[in-house]
Order: sequence, then C-alpha cells, then structure tokens
Amino acid sequence: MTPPLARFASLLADGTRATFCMALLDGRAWTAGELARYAGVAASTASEHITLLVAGGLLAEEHQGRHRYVRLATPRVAELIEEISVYADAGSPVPHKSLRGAVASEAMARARTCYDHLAGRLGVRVTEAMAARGLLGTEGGFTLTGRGREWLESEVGATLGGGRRPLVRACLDWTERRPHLAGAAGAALCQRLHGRGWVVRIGTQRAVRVTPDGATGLRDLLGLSPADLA
Amino acid sequence: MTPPLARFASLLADGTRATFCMALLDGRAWTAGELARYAGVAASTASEHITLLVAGGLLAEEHQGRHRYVRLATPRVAELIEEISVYADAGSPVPHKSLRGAVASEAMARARTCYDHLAGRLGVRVTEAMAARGLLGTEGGFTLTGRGREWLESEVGATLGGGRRPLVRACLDWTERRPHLAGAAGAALCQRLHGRGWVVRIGTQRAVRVTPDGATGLRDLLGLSPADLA
DNA sequence: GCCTTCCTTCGGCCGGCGCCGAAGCGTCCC
DNA sequence: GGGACGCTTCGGCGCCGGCCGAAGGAAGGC
Repeated sequence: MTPPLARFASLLADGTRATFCMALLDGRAWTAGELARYAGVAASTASEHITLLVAGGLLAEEHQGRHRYVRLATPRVAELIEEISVYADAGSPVPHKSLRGAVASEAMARARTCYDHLAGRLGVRVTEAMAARGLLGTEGGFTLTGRGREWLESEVGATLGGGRRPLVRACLDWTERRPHLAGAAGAALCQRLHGRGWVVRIGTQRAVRVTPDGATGLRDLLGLSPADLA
Repeated sequence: MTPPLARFASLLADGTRATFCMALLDGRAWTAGELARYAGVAASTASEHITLLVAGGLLAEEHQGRHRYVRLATPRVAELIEEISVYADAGSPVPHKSLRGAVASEAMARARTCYDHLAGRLGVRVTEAMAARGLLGTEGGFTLTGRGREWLESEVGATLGGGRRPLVRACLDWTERRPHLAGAAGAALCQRLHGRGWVVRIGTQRAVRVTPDGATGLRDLLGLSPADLA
C-alpha cells in the first residue's frame, strides 16, 4: 500500500528517532536509557522508538543483563544516514546560539569519527594526503592502490580482512563538503590510530583530538603539518 | 529544534510524496496534474505536496503556461532516492497481486532507466561487459579507464563534458542487488542508446525495451548475447 | 528474600498532517 | 469576450502517531 520508501523514511522522519541515529553515528553501542536521557524523552517513549528502528533494520540490539544495548545495524546504515544528512544539512544553515555550542561544533569540524572512520578536517586532510602520495586513486570514486594496501598493512599496521564490505568508499563530509575515506580501509586506519593513541575521543561525543604522538606520527607517515591538524 | 535529518526524511515519509518521487525517477518532468492522477489524490493535495518537495530542495519546478512542470532537482537527488530505496525495499518482499502487475514488474526488472542511466538486468549486464573489456575499473568503486573514455567517445559517440558531476558512479541496482553504471558517463551512454534507437521506452513508465537494432549493436559493441537482453 | 535499576506494555491525551471540495486566479483556445 | 482547463488557496474533517505516567516484569546487588 504505502511505498517502502515512505515506510523507511518515516523511521527517520521523527525528531527523537533521528536524534538517536545521529548519536549512534559515533559507532558505539548505547543503552536504551542513555538514548532516552540524551534525547530528553521518557524511557517508555525511547523503548518504543528503539523497537521500531530495530524492526526497520536500522539498529541491531544486544541484551546484556537488564541492559538493552543498541547500535547501528551495519556500516552501510551509517553511511546511508551520513549521506542523507549531507543533503539534509545543506538546506539549513544553523547559527550557533551558545558559546558552548560553538566550541563543540568547532571541535567536531576539526576532527571526529563518522561511525568507524575519520571525518572532519582531519579526515579530509588524511584522505587527500593519501591521494597525493599515490596510496589512493581518486578517479570517479576511491581506489586503494597497491602501494596503498602495502602502506596500510606495513606502515600503519592495519589488517585488511577479506570481508564483503567494500575496501574503500568515499563518504561525503558534511562539514568539509569534500569526500573522506570510508569503507574497510578507512575503518582499519581509524582503529589503528586509536590503538596507537594518536587520536583520542573528546568527552562523550564523536569529536576526537590528535595527541602530540599523533601529530608526530601523522607528519612522518603522511607529511601532515600542524596546520593540517588545527 | 527538530534535527535536519528528520525534517528531510519527513519529506519522503509520506506515501503520496514518495510515490511522486518514485515516478519522477524516470528522469522526466511531470505536470502537477499528472502526478495527482498517478498517485490517486486530488489536485489540491498534489499541489501542496509538490510545494513542500520543491521547498525541501528535492524537486525543481518550471512553469509553462498553465502547467507546472516538476522534476527531480539534480542527478544527486535521484541517486540518493535510489540508494534509500535499495535499503527500503530490502526489508519488504512484496509478492505480485495481479498478472498485470507481474508483467510490469518483469519488464522493469529486465530493463529500465534509473533517472538518466540504465538499470535492471540490462544495466548490470552492460556494466559488467564494460568491466570485462577493461573499459571500467571496479576496484572499490568504479573508474573509467583510458580505453573506456575513448570507447565512449568514438565507438558510442558520447560526449563527456567537464561538468562538476562525477564521471562514473556505482549505483546499486534494487532488483539485481549489484551495481550498475551511473554518473555522467552512465547518463551519456544511456542517452546515446536512446538516440540511436537501440532502446525505447515501454509505455509511460521507466521500463525500456531493446530493439532489434539495439540487440545487434550491443552484440557488436559489448559482446552481449540475446540471453543477456532477455 | 527484598530493594533498586532498567526496561517494557498499556491507556489516554493531544497535536499535527494528509485528505477533500469549494472557490478563485491565471492561461489558453475559439 | 467567453468558456474550458490547470493549478492554488482555504476551511474543515479525521486519523495517525508521539508523548507521558502508571504498572508490571526481569536482572542484579545486598
């Protein structure tokens, strides 16, 4: 009766559910209660929303004791939501109302995670440095070159499993309006940078910060200057 | 207040508006009245929906006399809608209720346009044949090879302008579940096939048919067998 | 066992939104 | 000019769906 497109879109069309999904873009699993408090609704309300999102295939759930953990179902879902957000945000230039908000936004614009890979200025700079060094081909979509694969595995120490997930994928950055590296390679890279302590999460949100070690490492590895990381 | 993601998604969350967008995926401009009749709503209702979609940036309008022509705003919008549809359709296996519906669906699955490029089995076969012949690279997203560009320009007779639109792009086919060629190259190819009379539109919808000339041409050009076109 | 914590289910309320028909306006045709 | 046609605006109606609080499991700590 009502087209699948509409049924799917209606999942994201509610403010509270959309807020949940945006929060979950940090790639972590949240409990139902955390989401409820975050969005400012009653636990009962959140519970019903989560049930809908799970049934719609957007979220995956996992019960641990009395907690209901929930996360985005697949990387693909995260990418889809990011992609829609790019379009959605394009038409709404929202000025910052508070200093606190402006500071938080600035941190997000500087460096953040986009589900499981890097985004913001940092993500774009890293991506472009990789392209400049011939590690990434940029002709019509991204490609990982042979040198790029070797670089990731030996220099970065990432392991690129042979899963069904696309190796590289271009994800349009909603602050920079330019693509950054996503896909399995983007995720592996981000994971290693975290593992080496080169980037650390700021507070509870998606924003991250480059550590002094990270600044040195990224300079040696990709030639990124301090200005690229500011 | 309510997140941009939700405001955007709500545009597609209504059955009638979603029906409009799906219809417009044929790449043509429809009048407000045509859309109203197609979706089975009053003209007044359609008018209001169209106004919302235009304001939301999904549709572009053009007034000609007493007609209000409307089409998807950009190729990017079409791709976004297609992409969401892939995900939306995944969770809804809808059996055909009528013979007429089944025949129409079969024609759509065989060959159709996806906004301005080819889709369905035909679109996927063409894409894969191009890849097999080294015209298209498939490593992590599509790339047009040098031979591919030359082939398009001299063999097919397509002109690839230097616009801002990506040259090639992979568009996930919602019937085949495999990618087909989109982007500027996909559009140019599709346009030439129409221009040569190799494919013609069936009825008023998105489905197309390969003509006898087209069968010969596609065999010579890409080695496609009659089985590929069935 | 008892209490706390986390989650879910159930009613009930309320606002928003999609629908229509009537009326009005602009365009085109004769 | 007159009439047909396409579209839009406006009121009014009805329903869907998001919200909450209360009540009831289920898990965990003591």
